[in-house]
Amino acid sequence: MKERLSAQERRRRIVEAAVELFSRKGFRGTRTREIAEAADISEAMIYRHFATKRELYSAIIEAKSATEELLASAATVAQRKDDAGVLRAVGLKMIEQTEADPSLMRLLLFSALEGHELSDIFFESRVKRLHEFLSNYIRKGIKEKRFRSMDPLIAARGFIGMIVHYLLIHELFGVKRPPRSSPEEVVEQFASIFLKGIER
Amino acid sequence: MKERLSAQERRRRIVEAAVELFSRKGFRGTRTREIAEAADISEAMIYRHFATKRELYSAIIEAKSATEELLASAATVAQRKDDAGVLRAVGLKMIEQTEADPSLMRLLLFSALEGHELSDIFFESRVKRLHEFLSNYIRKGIKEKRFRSMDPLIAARGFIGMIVHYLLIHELFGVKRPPRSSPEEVVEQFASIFLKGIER
DNA sequence: TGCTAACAAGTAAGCACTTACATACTTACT
DNA sequence: AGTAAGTATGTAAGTGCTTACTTGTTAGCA
Repeated sequence: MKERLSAQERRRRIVEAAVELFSRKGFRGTRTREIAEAADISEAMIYRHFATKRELYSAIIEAKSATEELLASAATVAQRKDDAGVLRAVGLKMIEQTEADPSLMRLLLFSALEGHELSDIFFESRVKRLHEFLSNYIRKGIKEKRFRSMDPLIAARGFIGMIVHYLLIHELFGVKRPPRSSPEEVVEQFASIFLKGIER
Repeated sequence: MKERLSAQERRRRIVEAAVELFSRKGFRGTRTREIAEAADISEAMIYRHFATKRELYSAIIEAKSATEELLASAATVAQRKDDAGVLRAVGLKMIEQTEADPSLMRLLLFSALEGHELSDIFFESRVKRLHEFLSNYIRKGIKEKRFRSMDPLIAARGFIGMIVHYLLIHELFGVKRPPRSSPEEVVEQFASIFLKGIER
């Protein structure tokens, strides 16, 4: 018999293995057998901890929806009133996090495409709140006459879109980036274009 | 017995039914049975025209990779040397096409996520060539001193990213757009920010 | 009359989930 | 402190349904 773990720790390991597989192959593309093998247990153990494969998937989405790292760090930088700094920080953080662990982006896309019931919650916690944060920042800038008059939400989505698209191209479609275009330089260019574009 | 069609016409109908299903549910999520039902034939008929489900999928990707409408219309507008006009035209065309038929975008994403072998070809024909077109346009503008010095490919991807992200949000994640933000107005705002951002 | 489009009815493999049972750890009683 | 009972963790081996693909046969058209 295999090593005996606490229910909590075993559950954690199942989730860990499942995240990797679901993010790589999607819900439908992942076999419960594979999850069991990756977690080095029998399939029955999965079903002791989760009633169905779908419930395991939902637990993962809920867990991934709960973290707040990006927004927290963005809020810190925002206090400095350095527009270029805010854009650079948000952009870089998004890229750093996604490159360090692409599973979140893939899970988000898979869950939306596969029409999972919690896809909306996932989107709201990960994307919508980021839009709102940047939108509020831009709205303030408009009021304070640093930026010209425009729809702040659309503008915010525009900037986030530049970054997201960069991530899609490189992380999903596997485009290699030439040596001269590091994330820092790309974000710098996006921030520069965008900021010059919204300033008075 | 069912109506008798030419092999060509029957094949076309199978592909038509399969496109709808693959784009909605992905390769793994689509059953050959469903395709047969949607095309109103027996499963065996699919296998008379395509050796495997995968071959049918590949045929669809190849077909969808072959059309050139967007690039052709973009090239026409580009001759006018109206920068804002070019950006608006490219952006609007992307949105119009995707809203009229979201299957292409979904197929592109699904094929990349599911790791289909032809995903690269698909990406190059639909996305990379658009990047290159806009990149060349911007490069010329830089040479002609209308735009400031920058990496034209990164800039091009930035603008495309704004539009792609708009489409992702609305077509994939189902965000409703408020009545005042029509595609025209959104594209106008993106083009305005971007153009002001890259001009000298 | 021969060729090809068409189908009904398989078939073998795959899959999510279950069952019956074994083994380790915890607890409580003497 | 020793140990038996009870409980939680674990597995091996299914079970029945689904699914990609096949086979044997029929029927429309040149």
